[in-house]
Amino acid sequence: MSKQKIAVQVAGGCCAPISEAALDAEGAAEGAAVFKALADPIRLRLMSMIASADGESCVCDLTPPFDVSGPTISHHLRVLREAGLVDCERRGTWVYYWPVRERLQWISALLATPASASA
Amino acid sequence: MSKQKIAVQVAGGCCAPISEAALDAEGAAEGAAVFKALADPIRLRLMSMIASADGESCVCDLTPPFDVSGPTISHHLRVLREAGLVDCERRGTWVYYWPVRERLQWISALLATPASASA
DNA sequence: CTCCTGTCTCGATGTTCGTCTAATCAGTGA
DNA sequence: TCACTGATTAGACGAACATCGAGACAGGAG
Repeated sequence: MSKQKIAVQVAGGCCAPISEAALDAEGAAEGAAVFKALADPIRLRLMSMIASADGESCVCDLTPPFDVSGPTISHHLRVLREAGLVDCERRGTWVYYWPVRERLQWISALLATPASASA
Repeated sequence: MSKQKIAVQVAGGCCAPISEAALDAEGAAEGAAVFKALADPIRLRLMSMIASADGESCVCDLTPPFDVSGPTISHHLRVLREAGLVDCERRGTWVYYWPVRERLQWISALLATPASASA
């Protein structure tokens, strides 16, 4: 699959860090969608495995560490893909995933805050 | 309320950025809990309103911009509070919220990635 | 061509989440 | 003390989500 176009267009963000200006409804919806994709322990671990790997990750390596079925991992990878956080490609028998670092950078920057201020 | 101790102990994080090392199950659970708190458009907007305000924010100012009832806003603020992202205090008639910037910095750092690498 | 392995899609089920209304708690002022 | 305003809690309902098993699809090997 992977070559089907699922969402994933906007890699970079759309808004200033939340500490600088309040998000409008539209920006909040896009940001919340990305956070929702990371709001599951399994998906967050998958994301970290893919992001920390040097290059690409094979689904066959991503599945074993978890106590859930293959289809469930496949489902979670799909959610990450639809959020634009990872992308994938089939090569021969196996499917490989890699991180979309611009997207990660964007949400990271969205949460960045000026060290401290008030409280 | 606010003075009831709800979760909110760990302000700083526990793990290295996901791009440097894969999260273990425990770290993923804590991270996912924080992302879950931000995974709703209303909560993300609330968080950004509180974080971008200079100092504190009154609930009476946070409620009007949304099309949901007061109790619903109160519920969302509670979720943010339990995730350690904000804290609050009652002063007289009103309740004020402020951001926990260390917590924001932690998740921001968790997602930080070395500019680019593979793909 | 046929079988086998790896991965994804589909449909069903139990749980979690967001929202509401009604009721309760905290603080102010007469 | 009593009434009033601001905010939270409690309980209920519908929608969305995580998970599974079964089946479908893609690619490689005999």
